[in-house]
Amino acid sequence: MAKSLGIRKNPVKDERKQAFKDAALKVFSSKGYHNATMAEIAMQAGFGKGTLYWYWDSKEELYFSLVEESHNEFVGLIKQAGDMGGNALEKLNWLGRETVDLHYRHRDYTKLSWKMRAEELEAFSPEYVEKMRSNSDQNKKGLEKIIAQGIEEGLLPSVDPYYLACMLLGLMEGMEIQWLENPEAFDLRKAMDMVMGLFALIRPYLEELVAEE
Amino acid sequence: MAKSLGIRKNPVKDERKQAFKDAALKVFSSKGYHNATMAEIAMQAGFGKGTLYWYWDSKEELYFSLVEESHNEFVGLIKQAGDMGGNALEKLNWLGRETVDLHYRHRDYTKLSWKMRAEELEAFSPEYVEKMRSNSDQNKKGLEKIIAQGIEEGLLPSVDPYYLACMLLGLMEGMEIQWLENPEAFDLRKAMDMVMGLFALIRPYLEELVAEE
DNA sequence: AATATAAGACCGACCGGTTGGTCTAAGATT
DNA sequence: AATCTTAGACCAACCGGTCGGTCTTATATT
Repeated sequence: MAKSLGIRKNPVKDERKQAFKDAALKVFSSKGYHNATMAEIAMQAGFGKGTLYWYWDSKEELYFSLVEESHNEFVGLIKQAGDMGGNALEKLNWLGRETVDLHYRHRDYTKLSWKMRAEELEAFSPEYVEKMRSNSDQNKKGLEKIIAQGIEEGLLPSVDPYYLACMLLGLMEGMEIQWLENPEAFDLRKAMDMVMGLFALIRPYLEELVAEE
Repeated sequence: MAKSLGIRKNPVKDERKQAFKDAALKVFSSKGYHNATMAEIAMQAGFGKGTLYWYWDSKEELYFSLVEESHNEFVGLIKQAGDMGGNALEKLNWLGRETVDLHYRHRDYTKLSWKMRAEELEAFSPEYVEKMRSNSDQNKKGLEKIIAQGIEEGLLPSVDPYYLACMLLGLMEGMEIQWLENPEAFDLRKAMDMVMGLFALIRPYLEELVAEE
């Protein structure tokens, strides 16, 4: 029986993992899941394919670790917005700006996430699919809550909060698409400013409207 | 010397082509381009793989014939909206309703089209990519024109028409995504009605606003 | 009407290339 | 020496596309 001489920790494990993640993000976000190859990711990171598999068990696992990371950031934003003080409109404003900032900071993540949405989920393991679904639900729930607050406060017209949440999310996502496809012509930040500007313009009237019903 | 016979009458070509298209739409829209196999499409149509290649030269060609068909319908709608009489808001209203109708009629096409948008275009032949790009531009131009008209008529706030077009298109597309992902919970028609309802609500104030500036 | 002919339609075994994942052995570290 | 890390040759599965060959049927000929 071999005696263990104590567990040797890989001193560069975290560092390597990050290197592979960076490489994978670059490749996945530019080529999508199916067109990306493990060999290319490994090469991009400056290592051999075997090494990549020493750190990750499968292409799928690597992919979803990135997707999850990306999603967690947005979940965090919605959570923060929900928890912060102020009325619903202040929350939404803050959330809008922070979201845009996030996308600008991590454009590759946004691209990856968006490609993932279009992938046929049936092609992936059920556990990952379930995670994605639950994440999406969580986001909608968080946004819905803020909207419900806004309606209660009389700042938003009293329509179905779930639908309004979907519509806002849809607007955001739709604009993201425009921005990803044509970043020179369509500036996401400017677009968000326009949306907020338009809303601010009609807000006083809206309050009046809500009040009189 | 053999004498050539005339062209065979009553060829089954068109019929078969359509059968393969139907099968391909089903498979592509549910699995996306990369996960779909030609063998499965052929089987779905009730023929062998060799026969499928008798009618289509490549997977790509088959795929884009569907994508193009789908896009053409929407291009047609925008064109019609632009050409019809009435003010910009009437046009937009009509376009919104017709677009939703279109999606309900051809859900598979919508799904296919949306998956296509996320595909890495570099993986396809340049000629197809160019077509897609030009199509998308055409749509935006058409919408932009209607919006410009609306601004001129004093029915819309005078913001950059291109941006407003992108935002409207984005809103539409974003809602489509919500609907595709969760058709039971999110009814696209209802959502569109809500959007229009909200807009109608603020319209009188908007006109007032536009006038006073 | 009966027959001959060739174009059209069909098929699935096969080929070539690709790629996710494995295995082994060399090198590094302790 | 024991263990950890790395590399890339290798394998098996998969898939787009091809090809030789067969069956079907409209048309021409008798």
